[in-house]
Amino acid sequence: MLIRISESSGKPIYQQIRDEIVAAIAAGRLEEGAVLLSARKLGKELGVNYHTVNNAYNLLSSEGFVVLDSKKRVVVEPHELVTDEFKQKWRQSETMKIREGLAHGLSKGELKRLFAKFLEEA
Amino acid sequence: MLIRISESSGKPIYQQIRDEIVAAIAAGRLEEGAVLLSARKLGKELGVNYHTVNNAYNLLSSEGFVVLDSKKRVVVEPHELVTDEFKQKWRQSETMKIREGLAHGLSKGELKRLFAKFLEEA
Amino acid sequence: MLIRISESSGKPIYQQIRDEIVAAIAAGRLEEGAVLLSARKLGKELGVNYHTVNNAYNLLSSEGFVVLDSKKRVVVEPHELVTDEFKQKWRQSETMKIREGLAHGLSKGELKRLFAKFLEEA
Amino acid sequence: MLIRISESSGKPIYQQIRDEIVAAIAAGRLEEGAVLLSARKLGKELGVNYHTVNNAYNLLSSEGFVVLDSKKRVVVEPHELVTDEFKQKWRQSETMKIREGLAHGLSKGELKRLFAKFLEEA
DNA sequence: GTGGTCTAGACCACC
DNA sequence: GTGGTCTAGACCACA
Repeated sequence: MLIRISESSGKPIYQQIRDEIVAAIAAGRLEEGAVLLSARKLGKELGVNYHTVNNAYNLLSSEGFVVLDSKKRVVVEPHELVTDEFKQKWRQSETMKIREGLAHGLSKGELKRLFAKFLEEA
Repeated sequence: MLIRISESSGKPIYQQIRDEIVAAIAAGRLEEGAVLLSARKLGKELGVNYHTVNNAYNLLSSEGFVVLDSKKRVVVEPHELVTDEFKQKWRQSETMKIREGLAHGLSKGELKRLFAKFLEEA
Repeated sequence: MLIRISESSGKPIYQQIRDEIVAAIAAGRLEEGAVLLSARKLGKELGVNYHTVNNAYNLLSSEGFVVLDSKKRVVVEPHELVTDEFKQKWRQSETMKIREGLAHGLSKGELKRLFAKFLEEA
Repeated sequence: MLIRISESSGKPIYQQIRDEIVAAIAAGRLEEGAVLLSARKLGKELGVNYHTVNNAYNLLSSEGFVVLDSKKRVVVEPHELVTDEFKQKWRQSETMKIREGLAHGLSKGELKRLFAKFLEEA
């Protein structure tokens, strides 16, 4: 599953797990319909409490990245659906990041260039 | 200063203050060398504890948006300096946001288009 | 028998089976005295463990929708009998649902109208 | 606050708390803008762990009955907003309840009458 | 074996 | 003092 937890990153563990799984979906390492490890198993693998993994799974579910099926398995969602809620949140955080760049003296052109670079690397 | 605090936004108050000031700098409403209200005054204006305002000011200072001068005044930093630390943070959060978009099925083209749109509006 | 199981509905499977059978009785597709498939057969048809089907059958029996006859067959109950227990449960859940509607700002008239609409469609 | 917890009801405690608060809002005992006790205080009052109360509060928040403001207080939501999601859930559970009544031999007229009665009492 | 729920104790960020 | 997060141990419903 290729998830790594960093003790010192400051990010809550459940966030890190969530982020890694989102990254895996984005990169195509987890395809639609893929079934994640059970919370208990992943917890054992990562050395964290299974409640923590569950937290991450529930978050992913509420964000629409996965669904929890009747057997409580966690399945990667067919992701053609982009909710308005997501777009709005995305907009807010992008806007804030752009403002930070501008406030630091970066020009709009530079910001665009940086974004394009990140996009290629993602 | 035109700072508005929202009780229900979920964001911590000190974050909101910090964000509004960054936005003001980005938009040019606060120019280099401008002096911010003292924490006590701004706190009174906004109806929040002055420790909270101080928190925001310290955050802004640590991010390089302002400097605390010898008289404890808070001065907007000449902002041609973009720290590597800032770039790195920016990169991290952008990368994560991009991954979220991809994981939701947005194409790179769409992401670029959305970013350009937000850039114009900021 | 026309029972469909949804993996992702969140409802336990035995509940889904129970609900579908209740719906069939309500719609007249299962008449008094009709004999249901054995738990094993229905389980095989639906691709679920027969214990799960048994669970549903026992629930239906305890609710008075079916009886388990001497040959262990499951027979649809002559349904003129409405137990007080059922009425009480019905009352409780209806009351809660009504309260939720009121708490969300729906008027009693609207609630009545909605109920009538659902009644026609059921 | 008039919340009573029953050990033997079978309902999870956090559900009971949630239900009681919804009932209080529906009955007008909790008006828009009212502030609930902190999770810790209510927990102490009811003799349950504060996490359990928090569960109830988060549930109420996700259902749109209350908002958690920036100071983490729990405030009763202005409830003119009825989400489609709520209506859909309401529809599903009503439909099922109606079917149960029909399967027990109750006529549509009787169901309507019962509903009206419950509505008056709520 | 799995997740849901509850309890409980700990540390931390925020106010 | 407050909730957020994490850990942990327990019981139960479900499959």
